[in-house]
Amino acid sequence: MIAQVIVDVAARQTDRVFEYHVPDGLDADVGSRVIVPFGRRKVQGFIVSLTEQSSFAGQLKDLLLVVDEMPPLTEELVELSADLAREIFAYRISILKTMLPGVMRANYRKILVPASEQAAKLPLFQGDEVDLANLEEAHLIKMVKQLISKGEARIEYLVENQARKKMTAVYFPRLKAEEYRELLNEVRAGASQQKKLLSDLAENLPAYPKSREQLKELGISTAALKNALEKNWLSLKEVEQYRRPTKPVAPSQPLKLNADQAAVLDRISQDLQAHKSQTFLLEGVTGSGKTEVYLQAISQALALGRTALMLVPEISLTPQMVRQVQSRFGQQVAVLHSALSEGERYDEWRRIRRGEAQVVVGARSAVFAPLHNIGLIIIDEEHEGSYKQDNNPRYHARDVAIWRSRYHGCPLILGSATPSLASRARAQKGVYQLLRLQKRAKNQPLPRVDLIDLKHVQFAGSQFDLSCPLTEAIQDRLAKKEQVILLLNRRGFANFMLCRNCGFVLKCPNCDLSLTMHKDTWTMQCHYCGYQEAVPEVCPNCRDRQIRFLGTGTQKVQEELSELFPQAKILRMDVDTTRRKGSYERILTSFGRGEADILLGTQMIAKGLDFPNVTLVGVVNADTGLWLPDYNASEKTFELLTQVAGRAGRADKEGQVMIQTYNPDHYAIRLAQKQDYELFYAKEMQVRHAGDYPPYFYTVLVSVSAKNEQNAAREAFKIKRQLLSVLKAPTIVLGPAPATISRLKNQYYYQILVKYKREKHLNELLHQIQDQAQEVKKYGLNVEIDPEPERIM
DNA sequence: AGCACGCCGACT
DNA sequence: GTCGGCGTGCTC
Repeated sequence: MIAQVIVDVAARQTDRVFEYHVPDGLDADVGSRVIVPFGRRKVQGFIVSLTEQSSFAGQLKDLLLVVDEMPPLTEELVELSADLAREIFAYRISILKTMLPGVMRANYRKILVPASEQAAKLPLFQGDEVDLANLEEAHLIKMVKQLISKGEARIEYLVENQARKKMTAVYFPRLKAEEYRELLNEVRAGASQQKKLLSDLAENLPAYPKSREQLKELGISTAALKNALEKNWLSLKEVEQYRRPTKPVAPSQPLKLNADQAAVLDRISQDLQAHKSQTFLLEGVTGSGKTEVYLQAISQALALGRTALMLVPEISLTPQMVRQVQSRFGQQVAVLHSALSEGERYDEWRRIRRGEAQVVVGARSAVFAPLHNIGLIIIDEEHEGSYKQDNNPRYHARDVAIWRSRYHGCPLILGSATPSLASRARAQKGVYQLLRLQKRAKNQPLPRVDLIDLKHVQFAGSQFDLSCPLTEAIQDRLAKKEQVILLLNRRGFANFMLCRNCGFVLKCPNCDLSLTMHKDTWTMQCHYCGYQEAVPEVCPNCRDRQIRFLGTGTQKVQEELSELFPQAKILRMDVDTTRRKGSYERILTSFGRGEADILLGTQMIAKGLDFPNVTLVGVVNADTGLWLPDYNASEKTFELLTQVAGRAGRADKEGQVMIQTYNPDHYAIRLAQKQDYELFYAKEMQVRHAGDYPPYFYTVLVSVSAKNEQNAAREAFKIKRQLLSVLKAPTIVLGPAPATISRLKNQYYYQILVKYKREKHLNELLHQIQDQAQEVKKYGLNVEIDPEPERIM
């Protein structure tokens, strides 16, 4: 038997199978994680197929070890990895590694071992093993080299498995319930602990085996247990114990659906029953009851003996959310997200792999959960940018979900109040099936949304951050002991030019996108086409001198708030205050308990939070994201404002939303005020059409980086020429232009954007460029290819 | 990637 | 003469 193995060496030349002979007695299968000899060393690898006939001319080496008792990868995942690698220009091994929990990544070590008894007596070998990676002293390095060349020592290559199982001691019963009952009569009267133990055994025998902790909770001491072991009432065994990230929760019953919800569920149910792979776009305003539809659809999948996968953005994977799913499906649920420890993640993952969990809730990478027989996939808040991984391998969870939906013949639900334009457009074309939930489930009215035009308003504090109307409204809520959420839109921290007098924003004449100020060169630059001009001193529109380069921070606003409301308690939530594990949750619970009056934060407070006492939501600066040099700036702004507006007045109290903006007439802001997604969609599609942007065009971003700016630029131009030699209209090749952060960690970035409708040879051409990238890497040039980038900055 | 081989200049 | 710098090529 011959195994075809993808080895753990991420490089162009090794991005293919290597064949190994499977020695007798080794239980190797497709998907197995194995250790193989590779050149002089040993590496980890994954078997992607088994054959009888080798295509390799040389002598095959033997597999050394099969690491896990059960292959970690299913055949489906092995197949998926091949397709995905091709699509997103990633090495297959990188994809296989991202499919698995982090602890399955191998740890490589090189140690020196003596080759003779003589050598073993050297002082060098007397302490711990000699790890060659930690060898620093020059004389020791020299000595080691001599030993090796004289044949007195050799290097041993180790591949270590980091996966650890947690073992725990549990007590098994050795007798029958009646026998324990009889024993209960025999023990002497004073032996209270023994009595407790025996009566528990007699009455709750099916609940056994029990752990030491469980028995201690019953008031049975270690001494009493020792005694029970000696008397052969119990036996002790070490068994594996799962590290569970969540506590059991009280079960919940399905809610009664309204007519809209029932119709949607019914439509999904049809394809679920029919084993049909169909993508649904479920468009439903905040509070329309999407979650209940998800839960009941999952129930149906389970009833058919199938499994379900539900993805949510990391940020909304709050304990409340997880609890909701768990209260419906209990122990069948496995949870996968970044707040888990490595051990917890490994154990949750193994529960899935072993078929012990049938429902998976998780963030982006959970899309690779090793479920069998998937009956339903759900992506909630499908418009969220976090579903696309922004470093290698740059996969989009939605694309992976579509692939898996085809593989399993199951429905995929994309749910959102503000679907991404790409998804909404596909629904328009009939690629996805559009389903709508237009009413709020409990028939609450949408909150009132007011726009505050910052061009014609008095500011309350010393800074130009908080207007009088907003501060008055805050004052009012503070007096009523109600709570306030303030959102500071940090997206778009890049400095753009804004006129305080007329609201004018300096834009690129070719691209209709805002220019970004570069302090180093004192120029305004376009990051799409490379256009640049000098930083203006007066507003090019109205000649006013009151021009500003925007960018504000939560700290600054917090200071201003405490200045205006010295008596108010303010909680700040941003990357700085949530860096530590669990702090996100801590801040939210504290606010939920009413320990603060105002919650001030960035994007992260806009999602999925539900605080009944919040009656005012203020947006400090709606515009910052609007003039970002990205074609989807309006879409992201609309999304954010609509989501945040949904945070006000979710219970019985009426809510109000105040949005401060310099651009009250901009369609993204106006339509967010009206909460009119459909109109926004129509308008934005026109804009995208006029600008040849997605979803009318597909995009690929090729970025080149180097320590030396000229080298990066030169290579970028070379790649552009190469692209132009093959690609023809209507394909558009823009750039190279310096990236928004043109220098990052001393690397200069240049990027080329390819916009295309249909290009048969593009994939092949990009693979060629990727191959060349490996060659030019030695000159310090890095080339990266990002299909359908989320951000082009 | 990482390891060896091989070629060249620099030194005890 | 040998040590160590980096370019080149290979890994089943």
